[in-house]
Amino acid sequence: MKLSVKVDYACRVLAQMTKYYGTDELAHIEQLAEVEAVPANYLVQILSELRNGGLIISRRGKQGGYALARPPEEITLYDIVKLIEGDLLELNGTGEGQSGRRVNQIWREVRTSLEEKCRSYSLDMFAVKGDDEMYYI
Amino acid sequence: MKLSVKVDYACRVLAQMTKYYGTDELAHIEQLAEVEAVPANYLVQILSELRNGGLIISRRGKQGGYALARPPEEITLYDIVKLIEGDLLELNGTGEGQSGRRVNQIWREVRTSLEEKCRSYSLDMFAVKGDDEMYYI
DNA sequence: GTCCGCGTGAAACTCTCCGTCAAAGTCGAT
DNA sequence: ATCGACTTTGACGGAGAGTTTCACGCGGAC
Repeated sequence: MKLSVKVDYACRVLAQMTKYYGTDELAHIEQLAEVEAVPANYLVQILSELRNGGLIISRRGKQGGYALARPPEEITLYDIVKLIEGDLLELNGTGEGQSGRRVNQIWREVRTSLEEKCRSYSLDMFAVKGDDEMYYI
Repeated sequence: MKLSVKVDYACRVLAQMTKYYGTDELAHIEQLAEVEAVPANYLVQILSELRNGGLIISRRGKQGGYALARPPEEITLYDIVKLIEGDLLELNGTGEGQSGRRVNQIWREVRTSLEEKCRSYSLDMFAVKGDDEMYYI
């Protein structure tokens, strides 16, 4: 059960965009792609989803770019994963089989626990102060 | 992020096998497949992995079959998922990008929390007494 | 008008998940 | 001891999702 590269990219880019929050500057795709080592062409799709999901806003034309739609404290890891990956620990079983229902119930409990944990991380925790090349081993 | 059908099958079948623990009887594939609504030919592969992972033991030949290798209390949900799916919330990012390391760190914390939760569920909790057609809506 | 950067859709590639088939092994009966 | 039936064991394809790339249309600023 590995989490997708996509959600990893999204987290990194959003963490980067957090630094722009509060300023008038907008973040550009090329910039974000280079700093966070994300394929630019793929990043376009990701930002599109984040925009449709209401996590960020965009502006077209020359001097266009992206910015967070809300303060970093109000964007949680849960919001990101839910938007990109869909439900966490989604179970496909329709409760078939003699133990199907019980197994589903257990997984629901685990999922609830996981969701709560993810909700406890907000974007402002992603950008630790001075993380730029702090420990470059 | 949906969990695979495979791990769902594995949980259901192991829950079923729990009922055999303590008796001399061995569980047969055909039996398990029918009761838990799992494709028999696929179940073969799953039981093989469970066996190689040391969760169950098998006996070949006529009068062969499967049985739990340990008491149900000593087999946790974590053991099952770890064996079938590999690491939980495995992150592929090598910590690239400016925020890569911090994001990985956060995911590791979430993973630790999830692992702990999974370890708290053991097989004996899967087989609630009289779950056979208890509430058949 | 012209340039720059976002917006959208589709196509190719890779890889894992799901399911199926034939082969090997073991015990009971003859 | 040999045969045969039953069960596990290992190896083999197809489908689908995730990742990446490409090409072109659109909107706003100078």
